[in-house]
This record gives sequence, C-alpha cells and structure tokens, in this order.
Amino acid sequence: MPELPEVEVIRRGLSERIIGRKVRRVEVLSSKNFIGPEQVLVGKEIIGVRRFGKVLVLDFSEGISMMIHLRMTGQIVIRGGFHGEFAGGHPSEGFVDELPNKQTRVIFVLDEGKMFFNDQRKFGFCKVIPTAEVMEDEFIRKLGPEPWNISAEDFYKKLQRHQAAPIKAVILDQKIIAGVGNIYADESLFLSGIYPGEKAGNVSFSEAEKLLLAIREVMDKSIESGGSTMKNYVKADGTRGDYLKLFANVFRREGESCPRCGEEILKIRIAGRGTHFCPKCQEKKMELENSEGIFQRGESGEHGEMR
DNA sequence: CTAGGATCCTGTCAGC
DNA sequence: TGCTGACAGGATCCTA
Repeated sequence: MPELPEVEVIRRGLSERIIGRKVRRVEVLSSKNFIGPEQVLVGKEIIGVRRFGKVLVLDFSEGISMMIHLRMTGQIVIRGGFHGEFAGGHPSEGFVDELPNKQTRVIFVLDEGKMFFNDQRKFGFCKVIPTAEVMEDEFIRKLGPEPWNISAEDFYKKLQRHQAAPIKAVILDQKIIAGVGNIYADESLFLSGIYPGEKAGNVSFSEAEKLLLAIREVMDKSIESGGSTMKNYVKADGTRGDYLKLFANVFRREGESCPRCGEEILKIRIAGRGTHFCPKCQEKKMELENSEGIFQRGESGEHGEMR
C-alpha cells in the first residue's frame, strides 16, 4: 500500500480540506470494505485527522471515529470541495477518473464536496468505532514506534530479538517499527548498505543505526516531495508519471545500474515480497562458522552521501 | 515465542 | 487472440 509517507501526505491533504465539513450521506458500495454502522456518521462534523503508522483516523463530533487502512491499493480522493481537489494513496486512474468508478468502495457525501475511498483489491477498509476506543484497537495497540520516535539502541535491541529472520522481514513488521512497507524497506536497506536477506542477528549496532537514519531520510524526502498524489501522477503531456522515479534508487529498477557503483540492480524474493538491491553495495555477510569468518568480512565500504 | 507460507481480491503482464 | 500463471507499495491466519 501506500506506506507511511503517502498516508501522511493524505492526512495533511485531508486536514486542509475536510475538517469542519459535515457528513450528509455515506454510500457503501462494497460492504466487505466497511466495518460498523455507517449511519452513525451522518450529521457528524469532521474535527480531526490523525495517523498511526499506515492507518488514518478521522475523528468526528460526538465521540465517533473512523479508521481507514488503505492496504495495498487503497486511495482517497476529494472532489468538489472549496479547498481544491485532492487525491493520494495508491497511484491509479482513480486519481483522475470521473468518480465513482469501478474501484470505488465507499462514497462520503459531505456538506460541501465528496470523499471517495477507492481500492482495486478490496484489502483496505473503513471501520467506525468510538473515539475512546481508537487506542485499544488491536492493530494500533501493537504498532511499534514511528521511525522518529525510537532510539538506535532500542531499534537494535528489537532487531536482535529476531536473529534468524531476514532483516527486511523484520523492518516490514509493523510491531517493530511503524510505517515501513516494501518500497521504503528496499530503499533504506540500499542507503544503509545492508543486504535485505541478511539475518537480523548479523546486523551490527552501527548498521542498525545507519538503517534507522536511512528509514527516516527516505520517508522525510518522500513526504516533502508530496508522496504519490494526482499532482505527480499525470505528466504535462498526459502520460502517466511514476513518482517513484523521483527518489527511488533501487525499487522497480532491476536491470538498471546502481546509482552509486554502476553494478546491475537485482530483484529477488525475500519474505514473500519482491526485493530490489545492489549486490555490490549490499553484500551478504560471510557465514560465521568459525572465528576466522570475522576477518573475512572486509571494511563495510566508505560510502559517502548518495541520492 | 518465532518463522514461513497461504490467503484475501482484482487487474495486468509475460509467455505460450 | 485466448489462456495460464506470476505477481502486486499489506497484514493476518495457520502451521511447524
């Protein structure tokens, strides 16, 4: 899905456009994607938009809230508001189509404008719950800290609890750290020079620290550039742009050459996910079968800044 | 407890 | 052209 940066961009976009708006009507086109009684939202005013990792929470008047999880292919589109149109989340034609379209699952008719929840694969959902119970939600309760709110020491300790698992699988686990998905996992592992399949138990403290800083860096950069929205979806000539190309070094760049060393970027499968990396910059460590192994691992390379 | 695989669903693309 | 299988910006459930 949309990962932390995309959801944060949506949170900001919605904050400017729907706070203060009232719900006139809710049309659930796919009941699978809506949990709870949608009618309780009718007449309520939207008073806040929060984010927890990849989850969005809209707060309404009278103590009602709604969680939105976009999962793989969800998107949120605002049309007809006084504060301009907006679309964010999974980039697809829904950003620009006339809505509702085939992928529209829920329509929120506001006192001014409409908000569409579109989702090709129907993995995402909206869930109405009392505001008081948001923090008790299973997913939110178990969610790890935001990347900016954990120390390198604590991050390292958490990684060490999963000795045998590939480091990529560990950082994708939302209980370890919130918000990392497939794109930012690959990108941050590239920036920190760690092989995605490396056993977490083999990741040193200094590598864990580099990795944490890299996660923050790629996410900050993506949020600043506006994530994936309709603005960067359609190029001037009408063709579809790929916002990933704006910042991704390795994601979906298999076959291209590494921007740092020129080696060919490979794509493999780790933790059931497509994984992109540079075999030279992200070298797999030697198996330490005996103490000599320690000396076979040369310097980790003096790489400076990269973009 | 951890780790890995199947699973939910629709759509697209490569290969035959 | 039509069919088939693999895969996809996620997370959960099931099994070992």
